[in-house]
Amino acid sequence: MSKNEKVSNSVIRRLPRYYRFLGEIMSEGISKISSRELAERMKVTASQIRQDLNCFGGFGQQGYGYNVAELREEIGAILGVNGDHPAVLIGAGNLGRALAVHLDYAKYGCRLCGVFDSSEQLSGMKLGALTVMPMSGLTSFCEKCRPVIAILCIPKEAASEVCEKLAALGVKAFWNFSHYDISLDNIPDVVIENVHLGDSLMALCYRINQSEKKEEEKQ
Amino acid sequence: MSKNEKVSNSVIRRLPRYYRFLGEIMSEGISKISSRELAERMKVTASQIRQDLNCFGGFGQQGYGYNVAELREEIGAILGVNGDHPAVLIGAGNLGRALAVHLDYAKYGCRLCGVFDSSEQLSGMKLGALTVMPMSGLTSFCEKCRPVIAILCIPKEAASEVCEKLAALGVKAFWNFSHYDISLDNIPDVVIENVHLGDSLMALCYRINQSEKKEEEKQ
DNA sequence: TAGATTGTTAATCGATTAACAATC
DNA sequence: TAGATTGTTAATCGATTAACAATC
Repeated sequence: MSKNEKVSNSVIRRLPRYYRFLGEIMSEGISKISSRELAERMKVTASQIRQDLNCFGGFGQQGYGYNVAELREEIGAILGVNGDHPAVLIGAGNLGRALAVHLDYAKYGCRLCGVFDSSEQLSGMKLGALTVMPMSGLTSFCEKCRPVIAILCIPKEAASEVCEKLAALGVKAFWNFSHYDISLDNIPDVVIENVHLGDSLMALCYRINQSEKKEEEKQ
Repeated sequence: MSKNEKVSNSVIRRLPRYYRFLGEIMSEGISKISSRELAERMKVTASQIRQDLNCFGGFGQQGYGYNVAELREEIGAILGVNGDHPAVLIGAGNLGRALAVHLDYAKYGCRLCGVFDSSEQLSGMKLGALTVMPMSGLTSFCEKCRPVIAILCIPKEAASEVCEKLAALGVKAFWNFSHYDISLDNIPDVVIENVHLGDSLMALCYRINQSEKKEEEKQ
């Protein structure tokens, strides 16, 4: 199914979007789509779609197009949405609590199985089916549940230390919401996804300013 | 200060990261840095840093490097962190409430001045200094406060409609957390930043799977 | 079969990196 | 002045788009 060459990051970043759009299209009752039609919806080029898909195999049929459900399934398999990666969330502040209850982890091939916070006050708080635990229990929890993913919703001051500890406990992936770029070059094969909401908002503001400038120039 | 050519998206996306790192470096009491030193910390090339900065002007001094505080200030000005864009948040679910209280909007040149939710039950709920308002009050609120930014934390089914309405009420920018790619091609000069947490998690899972595959091959 | 659309190769475009002259 | 490091041009690399032969 998959070819040998390394798939570029740009392609990987687009896969979830394909997956989402195909879900939408499927739910509209459409069973077949051409790269041209899909491209139009997604506002990309048909060439790009065909190139991207062919990193993983030929999922289409010449003269026909792509079977929507089948293609979605294939992309889902590539992304691993049918997986069951145990995840632990560290930091039950506002954002942490929201991420604990707001996201349907199963949909993305994950399972949230523990929430921790350094504040004693939050210990015992219910978050859906889970209960916030004190950091003192983290080691034994990791030994028992073997989380692959850690979701970090902690202040940037704590990020580096918590991260090192979790990596030592066998965590292989970090979904990092702390305002800090974690990087563990000393530990191999750890994958890190830094989500910087502040960066995202600043980039939006930059574009607002540019757009406003353009408006002014017009007048 | 700024040159004429359009700055590429790649560069813009990197600016907030420079801004963050320079903040860190400044708080360490370091007043001067060379592109080489900064590059080392940020794990990018010195060339890239110099290229990026020179999209906006020459902020360094040959033979010396960059003044940390000054460069940070300059990048902040480019990003518009000293601005005061009024923002409205729609959808006071878990994620919406977290974004309302968790983020320091002033730090990014914004000011959150209203929170709305379609559920009557949430109306009146206190979120820091703000109170959740019912959607019926949105129009008059927008006419009074003229929000430039809308933060969307609503289900994907509602996204398109709410978005159209807000655009008609003069909103110029959307920070979109709904699981839906909004696009308003009929309305010009609207800027959109889609934040797809699910996409981010899926991309992370893809990389976990690849890393696991590699591990297995080793054995 | 004829028409459509893929999979894939080739051409183009843009972004990154390297090199170096300018200059502090 | 000599050394360091920028700003900027040139070279390289990678990603996107276009084109088309393969084929359903």
